Amino acid sequence: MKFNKLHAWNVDYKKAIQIQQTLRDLLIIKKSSGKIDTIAGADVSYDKQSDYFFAGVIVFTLNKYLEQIEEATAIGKARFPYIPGLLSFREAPILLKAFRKLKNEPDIILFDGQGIAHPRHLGLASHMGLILDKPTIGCAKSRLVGEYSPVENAVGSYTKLLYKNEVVGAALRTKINTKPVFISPGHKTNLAFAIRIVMASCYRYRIPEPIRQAHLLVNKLRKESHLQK
DNA sequence: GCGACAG
DNA sequence: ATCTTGTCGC
Repeated sequence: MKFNKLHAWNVDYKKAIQIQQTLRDLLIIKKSSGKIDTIAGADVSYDKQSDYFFAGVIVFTLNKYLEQIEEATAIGKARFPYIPGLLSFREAPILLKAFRKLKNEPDIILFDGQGIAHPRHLGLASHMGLILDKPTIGCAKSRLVGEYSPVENAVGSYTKLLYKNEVVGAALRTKINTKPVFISPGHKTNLAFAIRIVMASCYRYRIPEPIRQAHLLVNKLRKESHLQK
């Protein structure tokens, strides 16, 4: 699929933050009217030795069950360090390399990270949503910013994630007796719809299936390509 | 200055 | 994120 080059990636810490502050005004946190027939999950795996990392995207139909219709991967080198709040400057380039190979454009995409639950409202999911111009959802395994109350131990229960007097996401229980996941709208969706989509793509695991499958895919890719070097 | 801090 | 086997619990 094609996408917009909104800015350069070879930037420093200060410029990266400037870019985030500019892009946040372009976000649309409303449910888009388009139909949601397909959903995608994306993830990145790292090689501890080298600076190589591996990205993957998998597209599924969104019905009673998920049916995989396409997958794409990419391998590259990390060119930006991991800095909390600047994750997209590290992972977006390699993720885009994988998205670029996709023939089927998913109607909504799940990312392993935050959406607007971010210091400048521009987590990985929001940043990717703007570039791809698609509805996106952030689904993180831990919190970056915001406060929340304990979540009832029942599937589907959630409490709001508040940051600077604003609801930026939710701590959502996708599985009993496991820690909640942190959901936040990325782009072209609101929190309520984001939660609905995540619950609809979650089965017997804590992590929604599209992301879980993408995670398995990139880990397999890393281990296989590691044997050849 | 101290503590927090997606992957 | 990554390094890693068994093991406790639903």
